[in-house]
Amino acid sequence: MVGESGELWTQPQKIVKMDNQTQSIMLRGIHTPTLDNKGRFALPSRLRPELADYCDSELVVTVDVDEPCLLIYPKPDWEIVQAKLMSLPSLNPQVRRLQRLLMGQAADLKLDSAGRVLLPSALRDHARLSHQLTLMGLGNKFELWDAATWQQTQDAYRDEMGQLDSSEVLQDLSL
Amino acid sequence: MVGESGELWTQPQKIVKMDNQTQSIMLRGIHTPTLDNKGRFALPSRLRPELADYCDSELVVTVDVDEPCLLIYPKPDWEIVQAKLMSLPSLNPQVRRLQRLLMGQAADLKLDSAGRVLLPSALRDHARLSHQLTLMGLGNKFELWDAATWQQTQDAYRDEMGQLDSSEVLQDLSL
DNA sequence: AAGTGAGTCAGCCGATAAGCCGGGTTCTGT
DNA sequence: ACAGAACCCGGCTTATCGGCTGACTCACTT
Repeated sequence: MVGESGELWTQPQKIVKMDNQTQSIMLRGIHTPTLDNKGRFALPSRLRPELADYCDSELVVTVDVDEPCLLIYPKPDWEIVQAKLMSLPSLNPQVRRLQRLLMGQAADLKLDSAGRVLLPSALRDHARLSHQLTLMGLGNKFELWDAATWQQTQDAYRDEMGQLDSSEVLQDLSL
Repeated sequence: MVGESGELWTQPQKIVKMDNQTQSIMLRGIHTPTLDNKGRFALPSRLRPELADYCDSELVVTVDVDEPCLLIYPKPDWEIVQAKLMSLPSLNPQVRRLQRLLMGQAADLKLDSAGRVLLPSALRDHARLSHQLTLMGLGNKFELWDAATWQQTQDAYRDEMGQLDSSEVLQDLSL
């Protein structure tokens, strides 16, 4: 258990200067923090300076629509997502549902002096977070899972792996 | 009940300066006020300064056409919606029906000194509001639900989630 | 004139958020 | 291998804030 907890965050964050105008953040790697009894958890300390720099330590958390996990965006990246969401035709029921879920549940987070953020209880419930968490960097966002849930999901993925390459989207992908 | 009530409003409002001309408000997050026995409820206190600034605390409420909930717009945003509505071809029966519903039921709201608004009883009936409410920020408007109704609706959403990606509008959406 | 409905004001209660600190563990560098 | 430092976690503390309620007043209506 020791090997699994602690500092598995093998990937330092990376702020990439795209061109002389744009900055963008590229998150990756995994980290396993714990949720304290007030619903807070600490972000990896190596990320903190970068986040302070990139988004003034301001994040936005919302639910994921089809998995019991939370999505955590640096604020600038969230703004982009939100703009996309709001530009969709709002008379479409599916669109409205998506907007309700994502925007309605969105919450601002600010790192405190100890590098922690406080998760609203409704979001903790959605992701069924208990004590051990799994935080994954996925490009412009984090995904936050309950550790046990993520473990199960990961196992399930492995079982389905054989059928994965049947999807057409992946046919042309070369890694 | 304790964990669900109280200050779930984690989102401060946001007035975004679009360019040097336009201002726009971007509402998000969830809040759970109560309806008092006079049919009033309080808006989240963090929003009040911004609303005072943005629309002189003037809102417009109307019904939603396909859900038992109410739509609450800051006045400037309502003006836009109204203009769009009136520019539609009014010979079309569907258009006329939409105009009747939305414009006919619209009512002006003004925050009182305690940051509350009084809902017309006809609108309270439409949304079947009892005591516990759910107020969601959705970009340029709020949606106001009876808390129990919203809970049911949300649960239903979660069950239907598997069909979500079948919609073409959402195919190209990358979050 | 009385009653109803709306606006104002004030106080209470509860919840939450932020700060602080101490202990234990891990990691790093020498 | 050892020492130092950093960091993570958890508990406690306080204080601030916001929401709710109830009472009072005013205006309008019937």
